[in-house]
Amino acid sequence: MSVDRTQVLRTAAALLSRKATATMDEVARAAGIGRATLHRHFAGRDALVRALEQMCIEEAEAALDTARIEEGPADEAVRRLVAASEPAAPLLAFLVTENQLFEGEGQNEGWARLDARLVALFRRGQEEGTFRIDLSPAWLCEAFYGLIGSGAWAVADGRVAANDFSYMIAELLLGGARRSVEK
Amino acid sequence: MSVDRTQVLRTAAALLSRKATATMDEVARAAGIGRATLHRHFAGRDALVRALEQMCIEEAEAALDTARIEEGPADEAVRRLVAASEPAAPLLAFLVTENQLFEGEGQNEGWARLDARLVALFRRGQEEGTFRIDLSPAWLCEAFYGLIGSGAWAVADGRVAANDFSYMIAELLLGGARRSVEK
DNA sequence: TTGAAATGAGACACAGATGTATCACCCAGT
DNA sequence: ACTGGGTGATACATCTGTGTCTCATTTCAA
Repeated sequence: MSVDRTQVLRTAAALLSRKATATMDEVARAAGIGRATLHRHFAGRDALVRALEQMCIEEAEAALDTARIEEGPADEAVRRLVAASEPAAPLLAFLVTENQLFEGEGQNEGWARLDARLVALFRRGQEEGTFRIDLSPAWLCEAFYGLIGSGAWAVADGRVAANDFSYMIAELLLGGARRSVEK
Repeated sequence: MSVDRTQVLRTAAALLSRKATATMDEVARAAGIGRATLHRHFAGRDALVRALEQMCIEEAEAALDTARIEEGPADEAVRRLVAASEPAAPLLAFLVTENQLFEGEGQNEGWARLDARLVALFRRGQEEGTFRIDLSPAWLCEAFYGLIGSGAWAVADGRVAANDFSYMIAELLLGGARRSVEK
């Protein structure tokens, strides 16, 4: 039976997001295949991480597309985006912390594209008057990644119910913890 | 000249928060000492991480104390806490992602104390009517850690000015991105 | 100046992960 | 039944990081 590459990557992401130092053998076992087979599909650990990176970028861009972040009020767009990003959350949680490994050398230009689209979304919200202007788009972008990661981690650890993932992240990112008369 | 243990730990935290897989040799070089000397002070990588953990817990508890989180309105307490946590931020950023390595085995009970105090703060805010009740204290606690980590990482990478660290985190955590009539 | 303590550099063996090759097996298509 | 591609298991060499040791040098105090 031929190996399902996507399934292997997905399993690897789930494992590595919890244990970043997992061995190639552990990854293989988790995916239900042999280490040799894993090696036939991904030349090495580096290639595996690169493949995960590529998959993550594709899923994140797909989330940006399906959320149609250019349409409607910015806060609604963010809400849609968080919901659409949920499937890619474990992947993001892993790569956001792992990316620093590739210091210096060529970062995948996909991250720059993602950042640009996210920053543009927050900037649009500011220009529309929906978002406050004293928090820079770059920081809101970072906070978005961070909260997605925290949410994925909290859900994986059972500290937050999976059903609440989208709501908790979007509400905190948009409205914050303070009680507001707008609510 | 005798090695400044605290300084070594601080340098190690800064390096490891950016590159979690850094070698003992890299840690030593970053601290400006030899690998052998590093080994004389910390029996091994594990002991180093444990020491970082201990130092982080102590600094975080000190931050909780100096911020006097039991006093005054909860939102003001959070603001003080974020400001007081800034020195420990790189440390926290590293350990929050590293902690998952210690799955199963004895977690340092200090984390439970920290979590309990943080959760109590958010719960108090909810009971006072300062914080919204639809976001669980556990999630707010997670988000606090996540945003501290994101902030530390963004500052280390130059994407956010160090001066803005405290303000950006506290404002986002408390007020969110959405423009509010309360501001 | 002298001497003890600490450090840096290097050597060494060891453990673990990695990358590669080989072989037997299973299963699908012929 | 046959055959070939893909797989799992295993073995092996290699590499990297680790932990320990030694020794020359430096530093600080007496």
